[in-house]
Amino acid sequence: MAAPSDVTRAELLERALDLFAAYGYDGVGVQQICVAAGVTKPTLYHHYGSKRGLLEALMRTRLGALHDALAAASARHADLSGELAAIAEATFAYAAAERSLYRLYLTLWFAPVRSEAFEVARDFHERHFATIEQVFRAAGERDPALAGQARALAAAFLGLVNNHIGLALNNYAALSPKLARQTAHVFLYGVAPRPDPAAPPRRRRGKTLRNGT
Amino acid sequence: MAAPSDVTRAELLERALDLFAAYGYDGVGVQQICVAAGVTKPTLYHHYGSKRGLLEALMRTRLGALHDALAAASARHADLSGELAAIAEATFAYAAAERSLYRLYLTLWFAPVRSEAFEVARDFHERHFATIEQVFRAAGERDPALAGQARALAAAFLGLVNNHIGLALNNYAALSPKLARQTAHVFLYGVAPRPDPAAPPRRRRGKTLRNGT
DNA sequence: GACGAAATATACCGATCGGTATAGAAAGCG
DNA sequence: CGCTTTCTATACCGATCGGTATATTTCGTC
Repeated sequence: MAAPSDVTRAELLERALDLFAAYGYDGVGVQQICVAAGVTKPTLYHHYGSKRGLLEALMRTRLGALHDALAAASARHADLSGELAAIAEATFAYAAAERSLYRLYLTLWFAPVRSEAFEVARDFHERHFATIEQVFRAAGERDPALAGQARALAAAFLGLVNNHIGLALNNYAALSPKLARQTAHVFLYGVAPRPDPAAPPRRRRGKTLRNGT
Repeated sequence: MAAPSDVTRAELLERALDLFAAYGYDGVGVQQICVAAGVTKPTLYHHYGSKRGLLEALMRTRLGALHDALAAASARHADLSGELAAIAEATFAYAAAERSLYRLYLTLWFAPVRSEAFEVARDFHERHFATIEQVFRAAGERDPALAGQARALAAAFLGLVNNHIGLALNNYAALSPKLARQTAHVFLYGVAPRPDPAAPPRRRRGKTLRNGT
């Protein structure tokens, strides 16, 4: 059951998350968080020890779901296309469900290397990246053409996915399973208009689309 | 000629840039910048008015070269592939020449929306984005299959380019004209090993990402 | 050399920073 | 009840925050 202190703890996390996501870790003071949560500073320090500890607890308790979803999505498909689509979809779903947290997570991805917040997030980012990299390492074993580039491929794919999420968080787009599939497709086959190899053949034989050769 | 005060101004900008890039705008105090530059606070405030003014001056005086290079790169090509390659190459060259500034610029791209530093950088980002978007709008007029997606395409391409730069700034890769061409190619045709429709037919031997020409 | 403007320093402002010593209130338990 | 443990508040710490009033130096120009 939820003891009152549990409510306090959760409230502190929630308010800290919203403030961090909006103003940045360095842009928010502990006092500000306490006021938003309706408690005083010793309470915060009793539960989380420090401002840094608060951020750590935030990520530890809520990013597990993302990593689990990614691990599940990357374990079920034999073909790279479906695997990437599933990963993109799982990431999109998580980001849509945890908008503030993912916004914070994204800002920290590119945060200054020596900043405290970046240091805290580094482990989570590395675990995230390693999961995706593993997908491409496995793909490299199946397809020699992709071998040896797992890091670069993972970075590019993750960049593409996070880019879409960044746009969606600013309401330039909506995250949907369809967009996830498109994202994976664009990554594999590009944005140039070409016949989709996964679609039913459209009687296009030997003719290229739009180059005047 | 360089008056002593010009040296002071330049030194302040340079030291502020290094500190901002490493620790983040909010993570650096004006006092810290002054010590690094060997001056005292009234000097900084005499020349730049405020901490924010310092950041604005930094971007105003040094991002013009990037925007000029992008405008030049996007005005010379008729085909999208060459245009994108030129843009990527110009961006890579700028980032390589201005590592600290581009690092700062990148962190601010994804910075929390309500942070002061993000507000300062917003105009520059929007101008940058508009330049790229214009390229895809023009491409959409030439190729109906690309019409109406200029925003999304620009965002994806910019994400891909910046992703490579981010990796390079952390020494995971080196920025080269060849990588720029690869980046444009990946964006258009994806990473999947498939024959390149724009290239003369040839026997593929597993080299996928390397196609630069 | 006189003089006014530009540039720099000394010393200080109130506010806020992250963090804490101490003690009272609440809750579980015999 | 009494005792212990957990939780929370009052009040405070030194340090640093961004910024400034004032005085002094430097410098180009006449």
